[in-house]
Amino acid sequence: MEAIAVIDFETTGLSPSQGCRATEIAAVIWQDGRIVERYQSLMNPGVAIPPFITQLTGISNAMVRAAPAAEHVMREVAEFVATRPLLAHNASFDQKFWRAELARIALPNEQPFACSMLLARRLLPEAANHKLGFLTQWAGLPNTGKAHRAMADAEMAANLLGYLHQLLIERHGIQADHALLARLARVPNARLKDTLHSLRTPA
DNA sequence: TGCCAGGCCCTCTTTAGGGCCTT
Repeated sequence: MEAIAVIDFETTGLSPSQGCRATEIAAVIWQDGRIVERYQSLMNPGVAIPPFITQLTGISNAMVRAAPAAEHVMREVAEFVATRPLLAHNASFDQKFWRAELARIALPNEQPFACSMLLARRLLPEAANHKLGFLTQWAGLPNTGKAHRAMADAEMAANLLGYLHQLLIERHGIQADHALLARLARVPNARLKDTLHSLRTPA
């Protein structure tokens, strides 16, 4: 399977359309079932971080004031990710910020995304919820550090990707690449069983 | 003026509403 870049943003809020900016990003390269490379950096967003966000993430205005500018960090992480396809937990959120932050510096931002949350909802319907931290504990995956910091969350999402990838192999006989993971995440639940059966890799 | 995300999914649905997830 080709390498996948798993990313996680910490931000000043929920949406770039509301003026929110990224404050931290982590990207890990997942290949052959394990993390093989890591990138992480705080960034100076140029806007204030609301107190609620500092309480949630531990990232303060003082911390990002001392960090490189968002533009610099986004250039670095784009170079790190290169042409690899991306995955995030609730990718609609990270994709918005990925596109908005790269658009600000006129870099290509249309990389394909897959979403571990949508995949988990389909493949792990028995889980009580599909929050990243809960699924990590529920599946017995490693504790990667403080939740709501970019590297810990990116590593959790990569570990969950590995768990789901292995589950597809063992339970459904499917060797999935990024494109197939992205496709499966969008199959209506009513058609999921038939789709999984049709994708079974011949023995 | 008042308000302010948005994509996905389920259902008491489709001429809609509300919960889940991310910060």
